[in-house]
Amino acid sequence: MIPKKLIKNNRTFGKILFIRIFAPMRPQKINDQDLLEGLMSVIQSKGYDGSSLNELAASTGLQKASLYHRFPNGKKEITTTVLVYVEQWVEENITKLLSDNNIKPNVRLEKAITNINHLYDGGKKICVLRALTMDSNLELFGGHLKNAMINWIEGFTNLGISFGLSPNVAKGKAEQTLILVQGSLIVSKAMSTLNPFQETLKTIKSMYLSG
Amino acid sequence: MIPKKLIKNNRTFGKILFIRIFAPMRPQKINDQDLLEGLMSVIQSKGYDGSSLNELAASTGLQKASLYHRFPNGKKEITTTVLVYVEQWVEENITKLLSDNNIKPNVRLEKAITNINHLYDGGKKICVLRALTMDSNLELFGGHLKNAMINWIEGFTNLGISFGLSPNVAKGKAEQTLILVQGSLIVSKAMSTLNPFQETLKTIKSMYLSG
DNA sequence: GTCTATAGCTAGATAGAC
DNA sequence: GTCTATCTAGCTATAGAC
Repeated sequence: MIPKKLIKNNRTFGKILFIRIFAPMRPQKINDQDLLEGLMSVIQSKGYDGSSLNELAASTGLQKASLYHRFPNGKKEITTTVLVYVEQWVEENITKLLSDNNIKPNVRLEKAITNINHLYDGGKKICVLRALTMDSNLELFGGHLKNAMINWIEGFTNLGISFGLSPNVAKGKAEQTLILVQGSLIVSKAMSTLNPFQETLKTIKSMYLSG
Repeated sequence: MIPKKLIKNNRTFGKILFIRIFAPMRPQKINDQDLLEGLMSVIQSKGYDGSSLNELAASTGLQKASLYHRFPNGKKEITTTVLVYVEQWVEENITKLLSDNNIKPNVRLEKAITNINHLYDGGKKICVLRALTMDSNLELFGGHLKNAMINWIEGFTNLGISFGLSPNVAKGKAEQTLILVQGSLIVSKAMSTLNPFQETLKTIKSMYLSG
């Protein structure tokens, strides 16, 4: 006859097995996507040094320790993950879109501008890339920043080529779009008006449509 | 007869009086100008949140407590003082210079470009203004940032008018110069090449000389 | 997977000697 | 005016219960 103790143990074992393999110990309070967007909004407005784990946790509804469960390497991993997310966003919404020769160039441009406007919330949100360009942060995240910018430039270069520009001219123009967007976000922030950013989006359009 | 004690007291009093009024207790280790430039370089490369009082002190050769003697309100006062210094720099080297109708417009432009290049060390140094545009910093320093930018724009607007532009067109162009400089500094940093900044300085020149 | 509690440290800031 | 020593609060990160 099986002793009670063992039965209990077996039950417990079974339960643990079930939980570990088929379901989490406790339900996730927040999914990966929402988690990431909460974290990003904090880093975007406070920067890496300015964001504390308390704030990051608060923005997601989790406790600090829970954040460490999902990002074992802490703040650096959180930031890196956010940056990879941005990298993919650029790849998807700028690079691929602007390189898609199945769509008319002017339609691509229009869509990209809309995406950019959406990403920065009309100019209210500062660029994550920008929020991390302090010297000390560059050592940690420089690679990701560079990648995102390279992809941005690649996308707009392809757009320019589709508009009939030479590769060199197209690349120059592409770099201009990046400079203009980054610069206008700063000026918009500091002058507390969305105008510079909004005007810049129009400028970028006209750079391709009237050139 | 005067008791010894009183004489001694008088001597001490005299000494203190002399020291307090005619000379500092100890000689200053570093003058205001050098002090400020050391502090600025730290804030410029690390930002407000990223700069610690230990680093700030180290950059000046003083101890933390000595910094508090010279800036009783600590980090905020240090940063504000740096910002006022930058405000004055812009006022002097951009606004006044570009508004001086005794100098030929193209000479003013040339000099201003040289000054800007010098301020940012050819693109190596990030703009102090930029280093402080995080949301949380804006509450503290927003006014100074705005002033500096307004003065920048005023200077370039006057330059444009001297080149024969209408006030409105001149102002638009002036805003563009600010956006371009700020943006190109970011891109230069992130891409680890001074090229975008240097090219932008040339672009600004041509905006006035060939337009 | 989430939580409370806490370790270990560094931040900004102050007290008081010289 | 500068210094050493120290305070408290907040930080990043970890331990262990549920």
